[in-house]
Amino acid sequence: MKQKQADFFDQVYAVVQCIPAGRVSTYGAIARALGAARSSRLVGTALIMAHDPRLSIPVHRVVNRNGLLTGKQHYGSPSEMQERLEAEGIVVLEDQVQRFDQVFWDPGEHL
DNA sequence: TACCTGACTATTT
DNA sequence: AAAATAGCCAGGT
Repeated sequence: MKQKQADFFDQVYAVVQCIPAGRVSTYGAIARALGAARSSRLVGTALIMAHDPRLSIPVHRVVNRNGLLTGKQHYGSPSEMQERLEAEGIVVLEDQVQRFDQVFWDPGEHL
């Protein structure tokens, strides 16, 4: 184990876990909240590694800036992400979060 | 070690 | 207005 200073991923996990149920956030918003506005892709990569159930990270609450469930293919089932979102009261139609403005949660505001 | 790929976003055509 | 291209950063091979 290398002693590394606060992995970018760990920071992403912390923010994602702060997303309240029934709300969603975006890769860019999270990246910006961490001070890495241009690392939006890394946020997505981090979520892939966040699949570990021991971390209990609600990765399904993270979508792209259009409210599109771009990462649904990375779940066990392509529909799992939508199912989980709908279970929290989020309306999803055709892989797209409805009323996105209302459910969007900006980590920067919560800081 | 180097190259390729990718759960993005913003810019330009 | 929609579609294509470029920039970005780090992981995986």
